[in-house]
Amino acid sequence: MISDRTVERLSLYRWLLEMRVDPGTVYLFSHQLASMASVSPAQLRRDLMAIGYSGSPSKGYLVKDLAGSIGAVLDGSEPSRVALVGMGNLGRAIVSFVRGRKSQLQIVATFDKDCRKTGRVISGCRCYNQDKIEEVVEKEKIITAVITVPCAEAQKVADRLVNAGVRGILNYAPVPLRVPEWVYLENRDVTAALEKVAYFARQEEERK
Amino acid sequence: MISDRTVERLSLYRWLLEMRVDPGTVYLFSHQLASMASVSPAQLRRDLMAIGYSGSPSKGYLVKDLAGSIGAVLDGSEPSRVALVGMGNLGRAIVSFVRGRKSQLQIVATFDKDCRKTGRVISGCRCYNQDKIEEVVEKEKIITAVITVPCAEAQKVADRLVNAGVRGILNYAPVPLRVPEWVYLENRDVTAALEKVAYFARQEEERK
DNA sequence: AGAGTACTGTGAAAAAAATAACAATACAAC
DNA sequence: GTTGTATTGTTATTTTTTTCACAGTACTCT
Ligand SMILES: NC(=O)c1ccc[n+]([C@@H]2O[C@H](COP(=O)([O-])OP(=O)(O)OC[C@H]3O[C@@H](n4cnc5c(N)ncnc54)[C@H](O)[C@@H]3O)[C@@H](O)[C@H]2O)c1
Ligand SMILES: NC(=O)c1ccc[n+]([C@@H]2O[C@H](COP(=O)([O-])OP(=O)(O)OC[C@H]3O[C@@H](n4cnc5c(N)ncnc54)[C@H](O)[C@@H]3O)[C@@H](O)[C@H]2O)c1
Repeated sequence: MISDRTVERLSLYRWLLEMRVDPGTVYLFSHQLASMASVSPAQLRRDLMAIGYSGSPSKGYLVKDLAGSIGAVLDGSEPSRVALVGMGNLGRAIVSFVRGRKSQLQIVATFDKDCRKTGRVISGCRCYNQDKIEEVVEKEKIITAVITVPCAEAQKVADRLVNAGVRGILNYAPVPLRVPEWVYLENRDVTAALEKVAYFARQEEERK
Repeated sequence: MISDRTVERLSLYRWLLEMRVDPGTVYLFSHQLASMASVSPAQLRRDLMAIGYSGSPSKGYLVKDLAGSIGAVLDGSEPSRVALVGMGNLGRAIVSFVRGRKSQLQIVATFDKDCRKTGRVISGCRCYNQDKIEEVVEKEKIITAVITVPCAEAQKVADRLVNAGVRGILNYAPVPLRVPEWVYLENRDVTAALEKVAYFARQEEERK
């Protein structure tokens, strides 16, 4: 089993390989890619070890090949099908962002409870009424979801998603959700992140 | 020096204490707060040790007092003044969210390069033209910033912010920024987060 | 072809983080 | 008062993550 941290870095490596490496560059050394990703060369090599990828001691890593190998691990056999619940400001921003990005991820369904949003296609994606969550998630075999509803609704939505078969949730509501241990949960609380950054900024300022 | 992880959890504890604890509750045991935060009681106690807070062995922690003590560490003496650059979909969502939230954080200035946005007050916050970054950041003594501009602009914006005196950056552009080691940087790449969640969701699905 | 070079892959070591364990303590019940 | 109980603060242990270090290797240069 590959660790949390490693998976996140692998995703970054792939993006760098696909988007930030000059197309003419065929090979890359660990220290070059590591430097782009702001990690140590040893860290990079160990991460690649986790996916069983080997480069050449004299040439380094074959750019396209490595990107492909990371993809094989991260994406599995077919593209991941994702649902997003809560088409407010944040939800719409995420949907349009993910769609515009070269990626194996597909947001195949979105949900809202506001009738002005449902039934329409927003940011290129069908928006269903939230009472269709179970039906659509099951039919579309969705196992990954993003939650961008207000705080008060988040737990209810999470419960329904889990019940419908979702196994991974990316939660943007600033409330720590409760899910069964067999559901992978990632919380992205802006407040906590900002407070953390503000705290360390102050530390740096004082240390001057 | 308090660790990264601990600071983030402290922020969560405070929020729970202020928003999720019944106002009538005066004392709380470590296992109760730990359970709300989905961490182990030992973890919670260790985190509180980091800020030198002590409870009573028989009564637990004094809710208001603990929240205040965490605040004293996280917020310092006065509220943190924050700038946000890039008033697009995401930027506006974050500004309105942070303003609506009880918090010591103040977004005191926003910037954009689009003239339709600058000069106006958006989501309750003055939006300046981006060429005013240095001037405003210095004058307002801002040391914390959020970046929500497109990928291609992020590094340029970061450089200017750092130059103007910023010491902590929360970056939402999906590109790993380069900053001096004395600037605290937190990257919040949606793609990496989603790919990670999708990966572990698949693992759980297969493990069934 | 042989020496030299600069890299990789990985075991070993170190550092960091989380968990467990437990003595010390404050209260409750009797 | 004494006994019992449940919790804290903190030390010790375990686990996880990162870094170090170096043998092994494929290439270059002479
Ligand atoms: N804007 C940010 O960057 C940001 C940051 C952190 C957290 N958040 C959180 O993300 C969430 C959304 O933020 P926003 O700014 O987009 O708010 P928003 O009010 O614009 O959007 C919320 C959307 O969810 C829909 N909704 C409400 N209940 C629902 C339900 N039960 N099922 C389906 N849809 C439902 C609403 O109709 C609305 O469209 C909030 O919890 C907010 O705290 C936002
Ligand atoms: N929407 C999301 O949740 C999400 C997720 C991940 C990443 N992002 C990233 O966040 C960024 C913003 O996303 P968005 O959806 O809000 O895009 P957007 O295009 O709506 O907003 C970008 C804003 O930045 C402004 N801008 C551009 N260059 C600037 C400069 N040099 N100085 C100041 N302002 C400038 C633009 O005028 C625009 O208002 C992008 O990098 C995107 O990839 C967004």
